[in-house]
Amino acid sequence: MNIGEVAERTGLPPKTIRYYEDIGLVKPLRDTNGYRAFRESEMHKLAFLGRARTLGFSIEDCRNLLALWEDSNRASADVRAIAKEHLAQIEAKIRDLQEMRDTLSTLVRDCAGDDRPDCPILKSLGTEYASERRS
Amino acid sequence: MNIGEVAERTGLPPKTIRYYEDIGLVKPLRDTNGYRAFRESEMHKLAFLGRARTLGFSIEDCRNLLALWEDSNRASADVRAIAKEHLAQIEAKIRDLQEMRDTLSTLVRDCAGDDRPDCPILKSLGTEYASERRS
DNA sequence: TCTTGACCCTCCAGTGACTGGAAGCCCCAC
DNA sequence: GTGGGGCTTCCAGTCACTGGAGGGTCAAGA
Repeated sequence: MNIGEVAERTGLPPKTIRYYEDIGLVKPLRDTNGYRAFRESEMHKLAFLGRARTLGFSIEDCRNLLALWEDSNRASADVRAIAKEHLAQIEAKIRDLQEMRDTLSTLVRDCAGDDRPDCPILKSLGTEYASERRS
Repeated sequence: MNIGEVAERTGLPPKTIRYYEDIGLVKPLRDTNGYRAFRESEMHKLAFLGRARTLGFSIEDCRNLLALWEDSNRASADVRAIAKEHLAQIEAKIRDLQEMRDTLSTLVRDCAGDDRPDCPILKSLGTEYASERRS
């Protein structure tokens, strides 16, 4: 299987697949012409990686998850620990973004958005918050 | 005002302040010894930038917001447009993350997390979703 | 006066996970 | 044999910093 077909079947761009080889996530064979020759198993690994990345796992997490996937003696606790940690990070990120959203949506709501210069958004950005300069 | 004091008063690391000068966001004067000499106005700009970055605005957005802040003839509509666009991106990101969180938390919940290899997380990552390979 | 330590300077490289582009083979159909 | 698409490698760029090396400057204390 050439890289193009793998790309189509996994949904990953060829560039990304080459990159994953570069960093040692997959090790395709080579045809005599130098083209990468993917076996089914490599393709499945790439599909696995694509799905793990979709769930936001880092490349290093992916590397570890892939190793566990290939290890029939794994403990599901190890997998779960990685996922749980990642989940916690996602939840933290969501909270950060929600805070930004809440602040921003208030500011946007209160801004007239006309041709006058008066603007609560700039006013807020230009003003020290009460929470600053403490501690 | 030396960079250290500005760092303390704005909460931005010195490295970041130097970087902001590099990319033209601030233009501090220089003492004869080569040290950066910040005026109050520069410090306020940096504080503004710090708050805009806290709200997740990109550096380019910050550059534009700063220009509007300094422009007494601005139209608040221009500020609002930037903020609204950014808000939309944040909301999209939140939705993405919530989807990840929902999938992940289900998988984590269903995983025994013991010393056996059986694991719904890996199973899910290793399996084509029904939504894949369509269209 | 000398030393120490905190501060400041510049420049370069690295981060994560790709992505774009240049330059150049390879293969197949016409 | 020619054209076009696919494949190769390698280099540079993205974003917003961050770390570190190597070295100058300043003020307080011995």
